[in-house]
Amino acid sequence: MVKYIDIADDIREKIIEQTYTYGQKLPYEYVLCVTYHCNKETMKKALDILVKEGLIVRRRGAGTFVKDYDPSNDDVLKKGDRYGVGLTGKYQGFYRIRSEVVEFSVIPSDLEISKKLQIEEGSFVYHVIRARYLEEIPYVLEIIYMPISVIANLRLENVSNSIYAYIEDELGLKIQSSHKTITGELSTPLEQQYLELSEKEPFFQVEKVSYLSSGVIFEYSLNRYHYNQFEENTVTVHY
Amino acid sequence: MVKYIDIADDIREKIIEQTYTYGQKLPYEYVLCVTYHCNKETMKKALDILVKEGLIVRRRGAGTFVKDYDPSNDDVLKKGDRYGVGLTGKYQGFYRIRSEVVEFSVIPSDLEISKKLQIEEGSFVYHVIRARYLEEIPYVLEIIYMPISVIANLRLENVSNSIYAYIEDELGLKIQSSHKTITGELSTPLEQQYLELSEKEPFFQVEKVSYLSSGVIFEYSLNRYHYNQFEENTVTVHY
DNA sequence: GAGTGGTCTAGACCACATC
DNA sequence: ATGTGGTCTAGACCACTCT
Repeated sequence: MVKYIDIADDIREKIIEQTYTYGQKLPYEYVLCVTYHCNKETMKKALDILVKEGLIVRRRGAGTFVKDYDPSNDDVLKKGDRYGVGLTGKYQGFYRIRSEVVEFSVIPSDLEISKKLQIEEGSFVYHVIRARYLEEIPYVLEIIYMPISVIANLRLENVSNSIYAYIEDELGLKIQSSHKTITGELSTPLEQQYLELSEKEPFFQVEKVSYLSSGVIFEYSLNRYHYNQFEENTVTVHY
Repeated sequence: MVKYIDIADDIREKIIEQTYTYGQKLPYEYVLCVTYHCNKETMKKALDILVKEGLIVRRRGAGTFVKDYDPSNDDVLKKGDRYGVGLTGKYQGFYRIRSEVVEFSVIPSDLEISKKLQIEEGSFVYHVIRARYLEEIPYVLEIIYMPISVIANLRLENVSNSIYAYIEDELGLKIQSSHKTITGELSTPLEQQYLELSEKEPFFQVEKVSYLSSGVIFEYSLNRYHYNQFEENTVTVHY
């Protein structure tokens, strides 16, 4: 549908399957434009996606080069984790995952939650607590709030499997962006129980607010990770 | 110099000083284009910067809106922290910071460091260990490696103050991107000493590889934070 | 239907790297 | 000097939202 995304997908594929290998110079812009029948600006948009994913580096005056690419560390590349909600980095795709739904209810939002979700205080929201295990080792405790007005008819079945799949595939909604804050926090009995932490041990918390393409906030969540199970990769491109 | 950055800076300023306030609709694209004497694509580039910074949300068919903006949490906005190397989020700008240089030497790179910096094994690199304190409370322990071939004549004075200022202002080099990995690690005596951690307490590590605009890697660093002093903010825009 | 953003193009011109 | 990427423009056309 969108040309520059298709082009990026194609070139990413070539890097993964090592048609383009580490350190190699990519054909320069003009050649790529001819190959993909597109304009220079469109090509730049495509390549900028790969720059943000950390797969290539572009050097004005020199060329475009494939970056050091470690296939065991390819979380950006897994379609299943496009929103950074699944397993990240080193643990992805290799282990058996089990989810345990600790809580699934509808509650009126309190001040904090209504502020984060930008809804009226007291509006009803789904309240989900879910523990995830990796080969039976506790991995993450997820606390999720979603307005019932935005995500309709969420069922236990969806919560047990993938909430994101339900939102995208069944409701046909598109997810636009997520705003995350990662902090360290001291564990309380809740995390000690589900993450098998000792007293005084900290956990990683990822606080997240997620937007649909319509601009509506559909989720406020707190993902709490055992500190030795957590990994997050980011690329920052300065301007 | 670059028009879309200037425009983004100007609009960001207006959001910070609350000329545009929370929830408000910005003038639409055409009006902004006329105001700033620019083309639609240029305007989009400018606004996309603010989208990535989490300051605005754009909704096709509806308009562009100022997001919930908490002035106490404006780390994206501080010029001094453009590269995510200074203090982040809640602690920035309010406290007195002191740096203690624990180590400043030149060593031959070992296999791991040479791989990260993409230089030949054995090439000489600066080796810096720096402890930073916030109102005398240990905050972060920084372990930095930089090739002497890229960063020439680094002095203790630069290390005590800002290495980035030296690179940008004195050497006139431009920083292009940084690739970061956040993990939790168990502390060793080094971190226990400088971060005042107990045995068995973990620390939060940000491993970073940084590129110049020339595409050359100039830095491999490990920033080790006390877990209750750690905060990292990211905005992910899906496509 | 009117309002508003998103994508794409052709082509001009600029900035930086390498030789 | 030549190769290569980056920015900017004018204008066409498409996609989504609101009412």
